[in-house]
Parts: sequence; C-alpha cells; structure tokens
Amino acid sequence: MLSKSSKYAVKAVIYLALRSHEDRKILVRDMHREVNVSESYLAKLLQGLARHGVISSAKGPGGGFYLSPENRRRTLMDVVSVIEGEDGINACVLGVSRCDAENPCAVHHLVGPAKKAFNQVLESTTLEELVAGISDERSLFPL
Amino acid sequence: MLSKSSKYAVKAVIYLALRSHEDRKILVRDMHREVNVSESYLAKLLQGLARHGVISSAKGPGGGFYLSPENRRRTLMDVVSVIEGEDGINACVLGVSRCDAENPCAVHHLVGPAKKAFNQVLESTTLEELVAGISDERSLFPL
DNA sequence: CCCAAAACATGATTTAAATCATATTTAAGA
DNA sequence: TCTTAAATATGATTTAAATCATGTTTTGGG
Repeated sequence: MLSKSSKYAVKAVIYLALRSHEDRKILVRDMHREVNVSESYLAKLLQGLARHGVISSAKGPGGGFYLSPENRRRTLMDVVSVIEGEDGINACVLGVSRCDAENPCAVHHLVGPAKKAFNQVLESTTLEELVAGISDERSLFPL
Repeated sequence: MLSKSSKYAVKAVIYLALRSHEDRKILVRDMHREVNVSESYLAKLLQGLARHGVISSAKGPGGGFYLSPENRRRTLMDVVSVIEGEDGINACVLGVSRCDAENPCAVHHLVGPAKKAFNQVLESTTLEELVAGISDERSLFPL
C-alpha cells in the first residue's frame, strides 16, 4: 500500500503533530525509537520533508524538527508525495501508463472507486485533523 | 499499491481468462510480450500460480497454461495472495503489527473503509466476472 | 522406446530500495 | 570568538525484489 519509507514518514509526522511546537523542537535522536527506525535513516527522511516544506526544522543548538501552524494544514498526501513522488501514488493499479477513463485497463472501473477513496482520504486529511481525533496518544507509540 | 510481480500475475491471468481454454493452452513464449515482461520471469510467476492451483498447466508437447472452469471462479485476491503472501495484503497501512479495531493505529479508522473497499473488490471479483465485462479485448493489450 | 517440447525447479545475477556512515554547514551560548 | 549541538548533504553499504540462466522432469508423437 505504502512503502516502508512512507510509513516511517507518516509516523514521524504524526509524532511531531502530537509532541512538537514552534518552541518545542524534537531531535531525531529522541524520536527514532518511537517510529521504530534507525536514527540516521529517519534523519534522511525528515530532511527530505523539511526541504519540501512539509515540516520545519532549525539547525544548531536548541534546534530540531517541528510543525509550524502552516505545516499542520498539510495533508497526509503531501507527506507521502514527497517520498513516493507525485506520479507513483496516482498511477494505474496495473501499472499501465496509458490507462485513464478514456482507455481504461482491465480493472480500472472495478478498482477505481476504492483507489479514489483511498487517495481522497490522504488528500483531504490534514495533520491537524488527524491528531485532533486522538484521545489517548500513549496507546499509539511505539508505532 | 501492488508489487510489480503482482501486476504481471494479474495481467497474465487476465490474458489467460480471455484467450485460453482447456484445449487451448498458452505458451509463456506466446504471452510474455503482451504482459510486458521477460519470458523467464513470467514463467516463474506462472509456475507459482499453478503450484497453488490458481491456474492450470500441462507439461510436454501440446502443453501450456490455461484456466479451468474452477480456476475461473478464483478471485483477483487469490492471484495476488500467491505473490504477496496472505499477510501482506491485509496488513496495517502503517505497518503496525498489533494494529486492529481494538487497538487502532493513528490512521486506522480513517483509512480503514477505503482499504476494506479495495480488498473487498479483489476478494469478490472472480476472473470470470472480470472478463465478462470486457467488450473489446484488443484495447487491453499489450498491458 | 526415443526425441523433442513443454512446464518445473533452483540458483546466480542484477537492480532498486533501504540502511548506514561521515563530513559539512549553521547557529546558539559561554 | 570559540565550542558544541544540531540539521544537512553526500556517498557507501546492505538487503530484498526483480530478473536472468540453466539444468531436470514430464509427456505426447513417431
């Protein structure tokens, strides 16, 4: 469904949504365990997200990663797109490049609705909304 | 969404559903181009499907791969499961092993319905039904 | 019974994803 | 200004998926 990298990215962003703040930045060192991934690999992923403006970061002492208010209005799709690339997520289920409504592949009409629903969820859910529905965050970690 | 191997497998099975018969067996050599995959790799995939009873095969001269009437009642999920494994397809979107309705991950309730819908399509669609809806098969290949 | 044609089985190789390691840049604080 | 703590950038290594290659078994036809 999603690559391992995307999963790590989503988990990490959820972590930041729950625990970070403009003036409460989080170190990779302190969050990689909760996301169940190595420190250096998580660092690489977060750096990519920061470069694309999906999350925020600050260098130097007192620095770290965090979500700004604007970041919190980003969607899950924004997170996943950075990792998988724009195309990957919207591609034909069978990988047929010329597949579309005009010239559908054999499963296009069949799987289309479910696929669209899935993408719709990712596209319409902001990080803000996602964590708003979480009552007991302790039950979530380690992810 | 699906691995490349699963895509090849689904395409190949669709091909067999459209063009094969108990007494019209298909050679790997004759179908691999339409599926856009090498002959030897497709052979390996088809052998796996045959071993699991999802498709049928016959050795020796006049042999090849084909779908029996029972095979045609198999679902897309049967095909994909052979390749991906039973677990893989039903796993948590975030890869959290203990994730279920009782102890849901952060996106469980959000993505659950779409994911369930997708699996439902795969589970409920037989190969028979899939090709029944295809009016012009020429538009489908090469997949 | 022999030959050839096909699937079958297995292992080697290649490629891409995931992971690791390290050097560089930036910035806060003493 | 110096030291140190952090992200950043980049390249190397490892692992798993995909691909290739080759030998073995089965079976129909002469």
